[in-house]
Amino acid sequence: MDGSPDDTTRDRLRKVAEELFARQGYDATSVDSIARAAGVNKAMIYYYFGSKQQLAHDIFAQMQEEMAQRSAVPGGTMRDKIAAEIDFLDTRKSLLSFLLMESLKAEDQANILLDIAARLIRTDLAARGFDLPAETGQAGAGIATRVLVHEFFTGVVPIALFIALEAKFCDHFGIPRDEARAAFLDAVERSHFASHIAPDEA
Amino acid sequence: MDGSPDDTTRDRLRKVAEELFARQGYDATSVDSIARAAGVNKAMIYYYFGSKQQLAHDIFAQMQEEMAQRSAVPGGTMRDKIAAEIDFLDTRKSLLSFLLMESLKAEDQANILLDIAARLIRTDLAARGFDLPAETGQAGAGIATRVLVHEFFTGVVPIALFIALEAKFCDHFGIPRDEARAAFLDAVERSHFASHIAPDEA
DNA sequence: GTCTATATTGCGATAGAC
DNA sequence: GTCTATCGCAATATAGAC
Repeated sequence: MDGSPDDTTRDRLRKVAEELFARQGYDATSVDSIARAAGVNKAMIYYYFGSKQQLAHDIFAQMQEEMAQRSAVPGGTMRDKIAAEIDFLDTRKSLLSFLLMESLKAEDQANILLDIAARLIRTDLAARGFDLPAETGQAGAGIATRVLVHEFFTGVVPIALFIALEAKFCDHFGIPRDEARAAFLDAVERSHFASHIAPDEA
Repeated sequence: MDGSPDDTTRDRLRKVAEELFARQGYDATSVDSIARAAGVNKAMIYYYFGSKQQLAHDIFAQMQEEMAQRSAVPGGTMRDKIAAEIDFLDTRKSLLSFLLMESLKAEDQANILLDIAARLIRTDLAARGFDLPAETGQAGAGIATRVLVHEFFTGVVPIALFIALEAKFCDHFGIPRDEARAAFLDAVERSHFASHIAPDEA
């Protein structure tokens, strides 16, 4: 019910599941391995969550709730805001990787990634004087579509993938973490933020 | 040996495997289902590829080869170029989705996505008078790192994810395809291209 | 080259003792 | 609330006939 990261078996299971799902993907992670990593028997997963699917749903639901409760951080420069956002998302890295992987499957119906992103964007835009219409369907065409596409693909997507791929990226190209992060902030500042669509634009 | 899309059993297996992997992910796709979709017995997969893993490797190797042979399209505006790139990648959508999913797994060692992206970026930069140093390690710090990070996270990543998520994005928000695509081209033009780091910049 | 049949293992899930 | 034991099934992979 509450979101406290207790050391109860239930919370430990959720936590290690999140990590293993992020590392290996949902399907490659066995219920047994999750239980073992949590130091309990796999029967506990069925006791607490009912099924492997439900465990995953539970993890996503927790993320959605967590995101919904995060309000836009007021004050500071654009760069400070985005740096703070990255720092926060970094603590939720496993969750994010898992979400991205699952959202890329063409099969799934409900797309939680788009759901969460839409909420984030709407909150952010509201702070900037915008009002993105409609809940899910009908972006209202014209301006709304352009803003939504812009915010999602040049804002949310680069940030999400930076979090998810930073380690691999730095390893692969032999770049120190802090340097990559500074370069990324520069890049987002120069590209995405510099091109924010103003409310008065057609 | 050659890349001709013949209707041999081998090619048909590769093709349907690519699609199923993209739709369900690697682990959720059974060897049996691939064979069935190709209209043959699953023993054929072992006959031609040796294992499921090898089949996946084969698919990735084909992609790498294909990408390596693509040269930068000369002429036209930035927008035309990127539109052409999107059109091409759209025909390789399954491959791309599969690649993204697998590259997000924190487990994997060799990251083919970064490999392919580095090659793409290097080709593109060369055409613009840049010279990105080193093959894999050591980006040379400073300017090279900044350019690499910029090109990858605000160029390659948005384009790749637009291809992979376009359908879901449009469905989810009730946006027509052509409208989303036009908006995306606008967004990339305004953000990424408008912020290209010039060779003379520190 | 293609199939059938089968070996073998590992998985998700449940029953029931404690 | 936690465990052991087990069921049933689906998965990868192989052997061998045609």
